[in-house]
Amino acid sequence: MSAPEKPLRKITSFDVARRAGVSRGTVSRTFTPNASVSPETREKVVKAAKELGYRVNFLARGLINQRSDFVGVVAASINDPYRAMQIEQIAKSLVRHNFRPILLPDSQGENADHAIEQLLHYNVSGVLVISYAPPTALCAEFAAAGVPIVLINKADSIPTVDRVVSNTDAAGRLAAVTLIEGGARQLVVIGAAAISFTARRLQQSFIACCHALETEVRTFPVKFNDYANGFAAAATLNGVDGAFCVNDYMACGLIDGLRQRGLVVPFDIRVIGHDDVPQASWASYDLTTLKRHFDLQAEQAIDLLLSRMNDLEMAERVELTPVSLVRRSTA
Amino acid sequence: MSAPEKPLRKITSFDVARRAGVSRGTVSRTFTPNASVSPETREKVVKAAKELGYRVNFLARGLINQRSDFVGVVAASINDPYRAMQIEQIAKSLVRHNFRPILLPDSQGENADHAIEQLLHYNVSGVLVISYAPPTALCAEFAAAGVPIVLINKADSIPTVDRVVSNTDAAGRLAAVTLIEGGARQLVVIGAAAISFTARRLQQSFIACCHALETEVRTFPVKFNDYANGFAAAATLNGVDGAFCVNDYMACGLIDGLRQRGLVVPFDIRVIGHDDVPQASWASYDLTTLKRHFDLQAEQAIDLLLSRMNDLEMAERVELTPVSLVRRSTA
DNA sequence: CTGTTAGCGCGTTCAC
DNA sequence: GTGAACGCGCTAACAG
Repeated sequence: MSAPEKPLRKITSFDVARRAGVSRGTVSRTFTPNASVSPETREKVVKAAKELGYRVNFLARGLINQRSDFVGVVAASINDPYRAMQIEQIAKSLVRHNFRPILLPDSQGENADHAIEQLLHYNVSGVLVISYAPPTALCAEFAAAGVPIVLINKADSIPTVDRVVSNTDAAGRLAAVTLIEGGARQLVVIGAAAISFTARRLQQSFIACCHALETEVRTFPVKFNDYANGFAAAATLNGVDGAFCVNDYMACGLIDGLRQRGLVVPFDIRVIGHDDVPQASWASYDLTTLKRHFDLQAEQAIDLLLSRMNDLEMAERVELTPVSLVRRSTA
Repeated sequence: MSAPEKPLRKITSFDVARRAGVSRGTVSRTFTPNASVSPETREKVVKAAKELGYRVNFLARGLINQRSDFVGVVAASINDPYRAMQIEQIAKSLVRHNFRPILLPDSQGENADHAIEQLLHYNVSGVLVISYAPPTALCAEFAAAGVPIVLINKADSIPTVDRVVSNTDAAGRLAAVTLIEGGARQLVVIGAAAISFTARRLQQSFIACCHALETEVRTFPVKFNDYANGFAAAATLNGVDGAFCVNDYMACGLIDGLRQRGLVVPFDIRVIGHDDVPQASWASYDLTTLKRHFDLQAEQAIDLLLSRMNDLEMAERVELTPVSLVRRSTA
């Protein structure tokens, strides 16, 4: 009634400038990293801003800079414990670096492509792909737009697309050595090599190491690397005394399946997993496993992102994330 | 060398307009929901846009509309299976509604407040808070900015802040009835009522129902609702034949702990959980539990968001998410 | 239904 | 170090 002006008008840098008795440019510089403002004026501006409740509009900033501080995070089946761990670490690292993770939870396939493409509408600073291998055409599109993509634990090499991969060579070797040292002589590796890059690589290095140590080994292919397939595998597994599961989730299933058959882990058969998810340390499993350092991997991914932002033409890089053995009671 | 003009200039609506032989306004209308363009011109514009590889800049759009299509999602300990399920469903629902979830993974406390406040810099459409109760001052700030907040499974009622909560009354009652029908006479409810709203409410309704059915019941307070505390609880639990754990994670720990003591579930003691996380269906546990419908809850949350966007002054609403009993072998 | 005009809020040249 | 101008890419309101 009394006020003709709108009560909820947005506070802009102009308002702050007026109140602080300076120009808009000065206000802008005060809130821009790499500024150059005299301490006194800066203080005046900050004070005025606080009194008015001013906040920089990052949308406008992104418009100017041709780059926002968003980073796309593409991930499917967050449900899986290790996937959840990955995402949490990645999100935390991004926020720590003052990026904002925009989460794209996608079922595989066409939808994912579409969702990823959407990111170009927001001038994102980059994309982290966890659970899906985008087609090269799409990668090229991002490269053309100057938006770096980092693939996490993915297979194929794509020009100007950096990757960070878990050290599967070391993991496979450690698994084999640990089982053999524990007394196993007839080994098996269980995993869906067909659908998972990590599984495939783990299997390869595990087998290679077994051969080098002159130990018998065979593969047990499954459809998915999950609890159910591990459980089912136990039913038809014979003549082995040491099993390497390419993830803990599946190892838990295997152990439960073996128990149902009356077999005792690790006496009848030793089991080793991969990931070190929380369940691995549960009393019911107490699973010996290869720990993946997701916190470290997240930092590596962001480092790659940052360095490529500085040099778009850089040759593609592959960063290796270390794994470490966690000795528990199953091997 | 040959081209003086920059090769990578961004395609703008102006370029599309020129190529299609129309004005910028027309191009804009073509890509704006609730447009009004003649089919023919629309086709021309779309064609030109496709040829040029044009994409609307959503940052600029957000600048105009005073509102972006981002929605903040605040969540701690994504690690927990049920938290992960929640987040996945929420993110999927948001994307389905054409929002972009920006994920704030935060440790409790001051940091969280700061992180949430950051959202105001992006003109977000709303905020979904899963794992943290923001102070009223902060809520007021968002209300003043016209940004709706929806709290998920949180306690305190705050003016103009909507909430969606799991139907804990039904869950507690179902738990009690199921245990008693199964033959239990000495009940216990295990949970960290002090730190979790859901746990507190479940405990209350469980006890109330026991009283109504004239069955003995007591509480077993723990520090956190996790596996370790469930496991530890088993060691000092005596004289009970039915236990309700406020989440499955803890129920798994309890079962493992009981087994270690040589007790047999469900004969010596019946156990019922809450959430229905994937582990609950594992053979090793086969846990009877109350299923939370996260998919539904996510939709409810977004509905609240949308309706409040239409009417900021609306009285606060509380939406109830149903739970359902999943009968397995532990009760 | 279409073209035109006027901002949205800010960063970054320039002169001074 | 500071202020004035211009432009980032787009949508909304109006005139035709």
